[in-house]
Amino acid sequence: MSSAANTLALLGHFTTARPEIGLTQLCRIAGRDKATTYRHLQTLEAAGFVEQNPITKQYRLGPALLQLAQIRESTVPRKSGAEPALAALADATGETCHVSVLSGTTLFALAACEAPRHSIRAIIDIRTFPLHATASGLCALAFGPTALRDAACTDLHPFTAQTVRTPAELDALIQTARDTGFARSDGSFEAEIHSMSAPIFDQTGGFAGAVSVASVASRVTPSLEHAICQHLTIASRDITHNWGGAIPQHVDAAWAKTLAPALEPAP
Amino acid sequence: MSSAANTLALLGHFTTARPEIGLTQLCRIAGRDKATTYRHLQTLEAAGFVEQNPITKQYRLGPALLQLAQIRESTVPRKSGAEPALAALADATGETCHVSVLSGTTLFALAACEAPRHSIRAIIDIRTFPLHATASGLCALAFGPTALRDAACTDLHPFTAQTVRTPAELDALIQTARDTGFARSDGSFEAEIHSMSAPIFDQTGGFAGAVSVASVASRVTPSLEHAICQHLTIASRDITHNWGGAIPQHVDAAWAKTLAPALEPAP
DNA sequence: AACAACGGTTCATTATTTGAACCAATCAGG
DNA sequence: CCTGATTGGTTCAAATAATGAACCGTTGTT
Repeated sequence: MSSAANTLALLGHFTTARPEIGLTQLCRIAGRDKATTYRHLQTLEAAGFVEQNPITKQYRLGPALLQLAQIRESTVPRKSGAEPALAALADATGETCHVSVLSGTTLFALAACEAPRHSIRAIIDIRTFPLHATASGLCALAFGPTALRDAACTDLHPFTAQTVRTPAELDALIQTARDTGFARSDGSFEAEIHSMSAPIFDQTGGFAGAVSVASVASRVTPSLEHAICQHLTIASRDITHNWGGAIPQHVDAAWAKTLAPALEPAP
Repeated sequence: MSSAANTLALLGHFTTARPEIGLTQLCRIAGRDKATTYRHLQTLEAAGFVEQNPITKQYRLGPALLQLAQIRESTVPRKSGAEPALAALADATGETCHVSVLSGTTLFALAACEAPRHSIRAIIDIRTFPLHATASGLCALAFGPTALRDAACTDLHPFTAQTVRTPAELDALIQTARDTGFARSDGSFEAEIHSMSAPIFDQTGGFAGAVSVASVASRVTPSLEHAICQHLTIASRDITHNWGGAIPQHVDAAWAKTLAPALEPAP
């Protein structure tokens, strides 16, 4: 792994849950040498990517990130184009929702929205979504570039007992997502978390990201799942529109097929 | 310069004015080898710090920055604590305003706000403020850690004919800023841009950043400058309060002394 | 068809990164 | 007041990873 990549990887250890990290602590988390980590932090600090809390000497993310994020957002205003739809989705479903974007072979969290309706709800505090273990990831595999499948298979990390173990199992999930227009994960990334996801497309006509609803598994019923899927299509259409894309016909057809039968429940 | 630092430095070439850059173009801008730049971009892309426009193959800032910026802002909510005051300042003065934060020995742009009152106005599209040539920078030198002065003197880059050339000249400007409570630059960074700046303090009691007003030089009169200074104190007090700090007595006294005489204009 | 400009790749040379061991400062407990 | 444990920070020989001139293949222009 290149030195620069290791340096950048340090930034990934800062989260809202753990926003300030000391040198020794970061070494343990990152599993790297202290001298190396120190130099990397110096480099990041010089660039404004981290700074030291002057009191505790702990490191935290720096102000340069705000600058760059602003430029990114003015270049590709995806976040602002997703937030209203996400809020509406959270409101309609009463569950925690989030949007992710695909960049290369990695799916990045872009925005999240928690509905305060339930006192127990899912929280989303991760930066990237594993392709094989999350609904968003399966969405990317089902509707994104086919090269993603091989990338995903290089590391089928078993997060829980439910996580798929073999490429063949993964292919089955991908096929189901393609057929229904939605991806689903039930405890495959985090136990007790059920998640449904729909793809988002951008101006190139390709898969751009996914919008997802994460629920506490015990609360999910078939009718709730059906309602979530309906709201997911609304959110996906909205965000896709804002990103300058269009829903491909085959996805539209899959959604119609998946959602239609419920209109005529069996006697 | 370390490899990682060079890699990070590439990010600095993306601005709102030039948000997408091709490989060859970036090599020219950065003055570096093509193979090296390419590898650096690969590293950045793998980390989500840049991505390629799938159509033009040009590179642009990536989605990971949004993530990290969000964590930074939730850790140290300075931007959101500065924006309302900045908007009020822009509205009151009718000029372009901005806030910068000190991290290490570098002053980073945090937020900017343009007042649409004038069709010709200053724009702020830089990421870091040179300490010796901008009002914000002089503010940092006058009210920040004394170590900054030596850091500033290592590169007294002559941006314009008005830029200070010697440490002695710089010391004089710093002293004036300390005495008046405001820093001023008149064409020392960009010709025809006049700028006034006031310091902001945080919970450690130290200098944390600066709030500034940039105007087209030809429009500035003594009375406008006086009004700007008054509004600057309001903004500085407001932001300092939001950041958990307090205005040191000597700064308060300097402001009072600078602004008082105008209440009793000479006959 | 010739040409230029671009993104991307190769490989021997070279300089940078690396990490075990080492300081100095701080803090808690006896 | 000492002692030991923990922290942030530093050194230097050994080893690894970065470098860039020259090289493809593609695209779009003349």
